[in-house]
Amino acid sequence: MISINRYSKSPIYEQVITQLEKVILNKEINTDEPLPSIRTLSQELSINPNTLQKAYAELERKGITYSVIGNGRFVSPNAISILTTQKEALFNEINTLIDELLLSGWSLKDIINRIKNNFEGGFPND
Amino acid sequence: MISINRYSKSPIYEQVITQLEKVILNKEINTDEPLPSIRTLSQELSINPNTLQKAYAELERKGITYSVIGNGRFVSPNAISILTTQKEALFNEINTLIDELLLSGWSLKDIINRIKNNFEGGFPND
Amino acid sequence: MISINRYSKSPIYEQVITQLEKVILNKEINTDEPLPSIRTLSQELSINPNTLQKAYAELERKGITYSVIGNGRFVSPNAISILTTQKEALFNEINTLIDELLLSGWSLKDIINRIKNNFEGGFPND
Amino acid sequence: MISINRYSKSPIYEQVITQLEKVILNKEINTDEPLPSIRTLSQELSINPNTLQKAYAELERKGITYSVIGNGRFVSPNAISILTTQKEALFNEINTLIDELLLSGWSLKDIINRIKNNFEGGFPND
DNA sequence: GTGGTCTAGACCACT
DNA sequence: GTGGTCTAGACCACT
Repeated sequence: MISINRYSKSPIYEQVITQLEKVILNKEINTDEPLPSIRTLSQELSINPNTLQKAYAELERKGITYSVIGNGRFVSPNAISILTTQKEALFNEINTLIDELLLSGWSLKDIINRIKNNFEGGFPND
Repeated sequence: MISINRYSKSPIYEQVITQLEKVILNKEINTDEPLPSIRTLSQELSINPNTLQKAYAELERKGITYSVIGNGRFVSPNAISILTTQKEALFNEINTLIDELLLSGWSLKDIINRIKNNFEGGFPND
Repeated sequence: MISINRYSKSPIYEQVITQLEKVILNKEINTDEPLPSIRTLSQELSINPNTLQKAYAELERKGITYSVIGNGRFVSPNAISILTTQKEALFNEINTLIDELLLSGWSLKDIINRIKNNFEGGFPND
Repeated sequence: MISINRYSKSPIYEQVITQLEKVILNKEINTDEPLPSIRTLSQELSINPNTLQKAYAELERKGITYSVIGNGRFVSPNAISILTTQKEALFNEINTLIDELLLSGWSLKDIINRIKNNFEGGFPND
């Protein structure tokens, strides 16, 4: 369900957050269904429970999950909506930046070509 | 050389900055050549000299121009390099945001299609 | 500047957050001035650096501070505004709850008397 | 016994619930005594029987009333106790919020003054 | 069993 | 020196 890249530049807890969000968006875990427990998942991934706790706390802070002490952690009813909004915000930021490039004389075609060159044929962030 | 859109959401002095930067990048004014004087350009564009002063001060702060008291304002030798670096920074920000979308399961093709749809057929930011 | 109550029901990191917010609101540390470093303050208060890191990370997430790696942590320019907004939100919640009591027949006077009785002559939360 | 404000922000069925709860707390209808029938009350208040049905169903769900098929709806023996507990919960929430304000440096006196100012001289929520 | 907090201590990147 | 991340392991409250 989740795989950690220990050589990645992005910290383990962020990898966990991103991947669990993907799992939830793909409805592999549905509303009010439990996430794997901290102890179980930390053993499975061979990472420290504290690292996982940090990732889980962030999902909770965002409202994507809720926890019941003594029972476990569950997907919030509005998790999908929160995650979708989050993605829209990313696109808005991208559009604002592209606007600036357009105003300074770049064409949309050239901008997209630069983006494509940057991502095709490499894993820039890992 | 420059045109002001009085209905745009972005302030006039920013429009002036963006367009003068474009003029310099396009080498319509070369290194050590003078920019139009504040008095001349403010009359030409029918804008307040103070607004133009604000734009020119920002270009100077960035190191894109330099001024000689009693003589005018000129394009810096390293103006092109500064402007290019500035554009690179924009692309870096865009790439970071696209990275996040890729990590959350979007394909590069889908991301580019959403961007294209957003910009083709309108001027979303004005 | 800060004092920890180890017998309080509220966790240490929350006590630190609340008290640093108070310090910032009182302008004992001003905009762009540094907070005590994690190592220094953790020794001074005899708490673990990780506990303090958790408190500091929350202040950063709220936008109240910003950190420069290798240099320290500083009060954000808009810290006061964020903290004030935060307090307004608390009053809004209180008002909504009091509305419900008013609708169910309580008088404002009785409600305030109950609140007073609750807080005068005791430290209910410690 | 009950009056509906059609210009209030809160929905009609909630107004009915709140006011019937008040009626019960004030012992205008005692334990095991009948509430007005849906048909009668809906005509009296000129509201849709379905709206009233929704309010009555909620009172039943909370255990404040019980219904005898073919006979009507009656006040539960433990209605007063349920309603009192419900009010206590509101006070607990208010107290928790006030605790946060006290911890951040507000005095109880100032908090109460802000509350008073908010409610005296207007009906802020209607 | 579950999650939440805290300590002790290591190592990294950055100035 | 600074902050950021991670491990190992303890103890608590709650079911």
